[in-house]
Amino acid sequence: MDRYNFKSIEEKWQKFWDKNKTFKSKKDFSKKKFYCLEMFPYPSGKIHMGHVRNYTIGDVLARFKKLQNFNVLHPMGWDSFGMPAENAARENNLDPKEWTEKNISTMKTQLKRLGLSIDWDREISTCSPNYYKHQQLFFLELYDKGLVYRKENYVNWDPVDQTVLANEQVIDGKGWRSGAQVERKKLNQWFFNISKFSEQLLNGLDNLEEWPNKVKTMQKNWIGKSFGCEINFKVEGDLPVKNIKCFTTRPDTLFGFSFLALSIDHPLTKYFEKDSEFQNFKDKCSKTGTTEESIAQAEKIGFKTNLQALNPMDPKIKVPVFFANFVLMDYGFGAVFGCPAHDQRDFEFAKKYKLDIKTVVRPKDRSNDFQVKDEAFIDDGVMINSSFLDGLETPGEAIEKSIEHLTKNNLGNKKINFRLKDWGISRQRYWGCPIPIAYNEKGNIVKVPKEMLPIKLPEKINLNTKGNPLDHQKKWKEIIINGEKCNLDTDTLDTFVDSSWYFLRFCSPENNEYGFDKEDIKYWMPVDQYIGGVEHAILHLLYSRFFMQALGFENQNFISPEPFQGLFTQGMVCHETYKDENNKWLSPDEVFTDNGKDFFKIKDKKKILVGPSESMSKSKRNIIDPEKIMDQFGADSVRFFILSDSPPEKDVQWSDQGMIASYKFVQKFWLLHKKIINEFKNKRRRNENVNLTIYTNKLIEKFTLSLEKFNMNVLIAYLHETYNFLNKEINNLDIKDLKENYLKILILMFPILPHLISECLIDIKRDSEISWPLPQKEFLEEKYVNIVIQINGKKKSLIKIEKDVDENKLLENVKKDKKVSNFLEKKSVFKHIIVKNKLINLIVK
RNA sequence: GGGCGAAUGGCGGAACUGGUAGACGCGUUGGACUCAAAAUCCAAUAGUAGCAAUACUGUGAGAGUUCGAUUCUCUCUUUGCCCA
Repeated sequence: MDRYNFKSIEEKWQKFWDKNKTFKSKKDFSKKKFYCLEMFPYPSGKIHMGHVRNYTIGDVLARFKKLQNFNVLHPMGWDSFGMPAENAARENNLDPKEWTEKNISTMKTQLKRLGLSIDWDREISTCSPNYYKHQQLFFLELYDKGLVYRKENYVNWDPVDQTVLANEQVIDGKGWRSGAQVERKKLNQWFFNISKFSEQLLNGLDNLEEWPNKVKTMQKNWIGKSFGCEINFKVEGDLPVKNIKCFTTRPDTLFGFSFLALSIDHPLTKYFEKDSEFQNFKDKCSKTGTTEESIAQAEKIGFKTNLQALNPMDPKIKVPVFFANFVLMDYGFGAVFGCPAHDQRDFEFAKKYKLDIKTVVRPKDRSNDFQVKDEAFIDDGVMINSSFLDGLETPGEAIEKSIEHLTKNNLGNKKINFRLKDWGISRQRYWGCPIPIAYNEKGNIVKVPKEMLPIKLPEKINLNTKGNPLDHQKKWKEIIINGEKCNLDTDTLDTFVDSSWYFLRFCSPENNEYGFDKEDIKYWMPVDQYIGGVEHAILHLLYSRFFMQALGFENQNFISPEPFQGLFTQGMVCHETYKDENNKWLSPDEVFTDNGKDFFKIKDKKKILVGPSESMSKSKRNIIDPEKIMDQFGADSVRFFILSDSPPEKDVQWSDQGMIASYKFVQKFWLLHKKIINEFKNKRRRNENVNLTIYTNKLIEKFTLSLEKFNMNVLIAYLHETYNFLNKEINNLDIKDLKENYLKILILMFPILPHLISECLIDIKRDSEISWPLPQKEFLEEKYVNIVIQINGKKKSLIKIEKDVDENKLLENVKKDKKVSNFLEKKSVFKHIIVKNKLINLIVK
C-alpha cells in the first residue's frame, strides 16, 4: 500500500484552493457572518513557531465555522512599518521597502504552505501608500474633531534608537526594543486624546464577555480609575503664588501632612529658571526616565523652595514646599502632599530631608500610641491624632468624612482621576506613516488637504544620518498648500496606529475613497474571534478600542465601538536552551542526545549545559524553523502537533518526539483510510454489538463542545481515540454503519488536517457539499448504563443495568453484586443516595 | 508591595453544572516480526503490599462544608504573569 505522500498532496490542494479561490468571502446577508482574525505579523523575515501556533488555532476555527455554514471572513496582512526594517536597511545598506517586500513574499509563501484558509485577495500591508493614505485621512478627521493635538512634552527618549517611546514601550526603565536606558527629553509631539475616552474604555470592558478576565483586569489597571480629592493648598512665601492645586486619593491622612512636593515640570518652575542650584537639580532628575516604575526605583531627591503650604485641616500648621523627582506632571496636577507615616515614598523623602513623620493611622490591633518607625504603615487601619477623624476606619469612612469636610469648607472637592495618559504618536523615524501636517513660514500648523493625500514616503534615501532621516529630505519637506510655502512634519506615526484599524480595512480592502465602507463594516464587524499573543493585552488592544471610539465620536453612523467581540490569547512556544563550555548559546540543530538527558555538541562531542525551556527566541537560539519541519513532516503534521501537547492558552513545549508522533498519526490514518475504503466494497453484515453510530454521535457532541471552548489539545486526543477505535474494530463493523458515520468523522478532522482529509474525501462519493455534522440525540444514549456503586462515598463496584431502572430494582441488583455483598456482610445500610443513571452511594454503619 | 492565575503519574496533560481521578500522547518495560537493527504491531505502566483475586493510600500542605471534593470555602507553601 502507498505511503501518504504529504509533499505532492499538500501542494496539490494548496494549488487547488488558490485556483478556485476557495476562501474568498463576499458580503452575503442571507448568511450569518463570522469574522475570524489573527493578529497580523510583522514581516521580519521568516515565520516562526509562534506564528504557526497562532494561525493554526485561527485556521481550525475558521474552517470549523465555514463547515457550520457561516460566511467566514479570514484575512491576512502585514504590519509592515517599523524599526527592524529601518535598522536592517541601515546595517546592510538596503532599502527598507525592498527588504520588507522580500520578507512579505517569503512569509506569504510559508503561510500558504501551512494550508491556511485565508482570503488572500484581501491582503493588506500597512507600509503601502494605499493603506496609509486612509490613515492620514483619519488623522485629519481626528484633528478636526479635536482628538489629535500637539504639545511640548517631556518624553521617554531612547538614545540608541534615537526615538521617542510611549510609556508602554519602556520596560524596567529601558527601551523595549533597544534595551537602552531611557532619558527625559522635551519635544514637540502629536498626541491622540485617548484619555478623553477613559470612562468609555473602562466601562466597555464590562460588556466584553468573551474576553479573558486576565486581559480585562490588565486594561482596567492600566486605565487606573481612582477616586480622590482635589485640594487647593494655600501657600505663603516670597513668590506671587497664593494656591497650589493637588490631587490625592488619601485625604484622610491630611493630619500627617509634612511637605508638599511638586513635579519638576510644574508651572512654578518658571520662578526658578535662573537659579543654578535648581538647574543642577533638574539635570539630575532628567537622568531618570518618565515612567512610574523608573521613578519609583530612583533615589528620591528634592529641591526645597522657600514657600510654605498651609494644612487645610489646620492652617496654623505650615510645611515646606519641595520640587521632587518622584512627582509626575501627568498625574493629578503635578503636585502631591506628603504624608511620610503612611506612604513609603514620602517616608524615604522625609527621612532624607529630616521632615516630620506624624502617625495618623494605626493597625486595627494596636493601641492609639502606635508610632511609625522604620517604614511607613500603609495597610488599612484606624485613624488617630486626626481630630474629628479619630476612631474612623480607613480607607473607607475616613476618606469619605475628610472629603465631606473639605468640600463643606471650600478647601477641596471630590474628583475622579485616571492613570491613562494621552498617547504620544510622533516618532523620529523614517519607516512609518508620514503625518499629514505641514508648517508655514510662521510655524503655524497647516493641514495637508485631502486631495493631496497620500503624503508618500520618499524612496531610496540615505538613512545613515543622525537623528530623524526625513529631516534631511529638503525637497520632500517642501510643499505648497493653498499657494503657501510650507514644510511637512518630519516625524512618522507610531506603528501602533497602523494596527489600530487594520481590522476595518479588511472589510473593504479595495475602497479607494475611504479606509472602509460603511455597509461592509456594518456586516462584518465586530471581529467575532480575535486571536493573538497576550503581550498585546494592553497596548494594541486598548489602542484599537480607542480608535473605534474616536471614529465613532460625533459620528452617529458609525458602528458600536468595540472592535473585538471574542478574544483568545494563546501561549508561547518554548524549547530547552543549550550552552557550550564557553557560555555560548547553541541551536537545537547543533546538539544531540542518546538518552534524552545528556546532551553533546555534534561538532566536537563535548558535553553541553541544558538550560530551562523558554520561549523561542533568536537571541537564545532555541528556535525550531517551521520551514524545515514542514519539509520533513508536512503541514498537516505540524498543525496536528502544535495543537496537541498543551491547551492553546498555555505555553507549549516543543518536542521532537511529539512532532514525530504527529507525523506517524497522519501516516497511520492514511493506511486506515485505505483499509476502510476497501471495506466499503464488502457487503457482509458484521457484529452488531459494535455500534459506530453511537460512538460517532458521542464524538460529534464532545468534539464540537471542545472546539468551541478552544480545547484543541483535547480534540487531538479524541482523534487518537477514534483512530484506535476504528483500527481495533474495523473487522467487526457493520458496513452500513461504517458508511454512514465515516464521512462525519472525516469532517470533524478536516479543520485540523485539511490536506489529508481533502484527499480522503475524494475516495468517498458524495453528492453535496460537506457540512459540520450535528449529533443525533437518539443515538447519544445507550439502553444500558454503568452505575457506580459507592459505599460511604468510596467507589467499590460498577454494574451495568438498563437505563432509567426503578429504585427497588436497582437496589436489588446492587445488593447482588459480589463486592458489595462481601462488604455488607457484617454491616447494615441505613441510607442511600442515587444519582440517576450514574451512581448509587450506600451509607453503611 | 498590589492584582490575577496555576499546582494532578517519569513527562505534556484529561476529567460536563461536586458523582468511576489519571482520557489521549510521550517516555519506559516486556513480547512478536528480523540474521541484526530501524520501522511496525501486541501487552503492561500512579504508589504500596501480594503469585493472584484483591486491599489500602493518592490530585502542593493543612483544615472546613457535603452522603460524596481535583472541582466549593478558609489558611499556608511554591510558582507563573501583569502592574508597581
